[in-house]
Amino acid sequence: MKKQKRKILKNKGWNFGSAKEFLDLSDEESAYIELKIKLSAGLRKLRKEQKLTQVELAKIIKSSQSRVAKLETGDPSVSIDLIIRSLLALGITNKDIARTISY
Amino acid sequence: MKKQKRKILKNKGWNFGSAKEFLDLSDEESAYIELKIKLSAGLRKLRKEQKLTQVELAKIIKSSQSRVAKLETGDPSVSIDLIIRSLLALGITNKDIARTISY
DNA sequence: TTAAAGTATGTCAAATCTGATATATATTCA
DNA sequence: TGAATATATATCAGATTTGACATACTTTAA
Repeated sequence: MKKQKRKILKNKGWNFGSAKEFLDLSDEESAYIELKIKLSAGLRKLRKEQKLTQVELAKIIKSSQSRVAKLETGDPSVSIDLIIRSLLALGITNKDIARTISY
Repeated sequence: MKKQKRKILKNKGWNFGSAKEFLDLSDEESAYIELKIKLSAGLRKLRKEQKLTQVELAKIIKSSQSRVAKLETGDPSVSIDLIIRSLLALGITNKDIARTISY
């Protein structure tokens, strides 16, 4: 159920407002999704700042281009753990991660 | 290998300083472990503030006492995802999570 | 003390996440 | 245009994480 909701969310494009306005997510669910989206967006931003392609980032984190794409789009199949590991692999600090979460 | 290191770390008790001083962890590994420990400690703190036992928290997050214990000790078998979900289940905000990470 | 309540640790089957592959779609630029 | 490069999506076997259980250890309070 949750998984399906997230999928729908993603398919809608996310252009207008928060998850919660949109579907009947609990506070907890929407906070989790928004956190994930912030980290995902942070990863993409960082990768581009470092002028890397998804293929290059994949090599750095010992994964595949397709997984990087999923990391950056906040796909339901990726964990916050892996997003955070990827951010750290690009040299970000824990404080930077905190900033990413706070906006 | 990484797993084993974390296990050793945990067994040593963590009483003096950071992970990195201790064993030959990469910056990335030590940042990840320290992040996890901060979140774990935050969870324990929050649970105690709310005067809950591990059994009660387990019920709230639909898990078991033993897993809560592992969450709070930063056991290698728990993901940051689950720690974060638990924090959110106790009503913390994303900004609070950021603060937890930053100290 | 000791019993009760609380917490920690080990194990395991089931659930979830992962890298890899294939392939589709989008972007860039000559 | 169109072909090269970049990114997205689907699928799946193998790896990791999960809740649950059993049991051990620790703390509390009488």
